[in-house]
Amino acid sequence: MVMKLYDSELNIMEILWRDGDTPAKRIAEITKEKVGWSKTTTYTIIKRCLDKGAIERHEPNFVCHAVVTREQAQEHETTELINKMYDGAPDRLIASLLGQKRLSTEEISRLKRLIDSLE
Amino acid sequence: MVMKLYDSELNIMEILWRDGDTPAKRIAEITKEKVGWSKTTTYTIIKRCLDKGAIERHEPNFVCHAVVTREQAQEHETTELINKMYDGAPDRLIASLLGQKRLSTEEISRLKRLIDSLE
DNA sequence: ATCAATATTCTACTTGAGTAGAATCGTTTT
DNA sequence: AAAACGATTCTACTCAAGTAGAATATTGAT
Repeated sequence: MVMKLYDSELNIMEILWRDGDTPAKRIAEITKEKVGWSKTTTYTIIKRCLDKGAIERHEPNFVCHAVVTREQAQEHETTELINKMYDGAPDRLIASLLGQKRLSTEEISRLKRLIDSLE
Repeated sequence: MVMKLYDSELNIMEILWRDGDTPAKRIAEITKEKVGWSKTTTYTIIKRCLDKGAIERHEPNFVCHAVVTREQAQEHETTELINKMYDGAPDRLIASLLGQKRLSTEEISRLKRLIDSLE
């Protein structure tokens, strides 16, 4: 169950991932406050998430439930980035991250232990 | 000099990154073969890259030169992903990669060498 | 049961990335 | 120097993501 989630759809998913199952009405309140959406915009995007199977909606009160997990969405987007910018090689992304972001010695040894445990 | 490069623009940049400075005509030949672009499409995208400062063009022969490096573009896209999907925390992306991607033994030893060289 | 208020859907506009045809400019050949 | 040809630009169409107004359905109050 892998699919591309667009930026607008991620606004909805973020709410469900953070707060858990949430009624459509409540989602509309949150998006109005956080991203200034009209409530019809929210319902339109909810509909698209339903159509593509990213969320389910249950009675009563149109409670929305995330079918796609945050981890799945993260993995999908990350794979896209790796294919687009790192020639499909995850280790090149990691190398780039290690090169550009300074990590503390503790973080480095944690990583080393993590990598040792992989083989 | 940081900017978003769209997929179409990356087609051009990839050629310059891989082959070095290249005349516009030659770029059009390559994109026609690799992605089926009409030559006017290629020139349009080159123009947009020029306008945004991602490439420079020099006489004679409209030789194009990448101003934005592959590393800069990678870093930009990666930062976007981290902000969008990992709450701005690079270490969460690394943890996710190590947890979910199966890396080959070759990739793992490359990483191990890299991390050793960091301290 | 009816009306008013609110929740939801239907439909369509807007904007920008992607694409390329037609026009123009520059060069080479005769 | 004009024709023919290839290189480059101008302009504009297409399609999909983003957005929301109008219409409809549902609920609650009298």
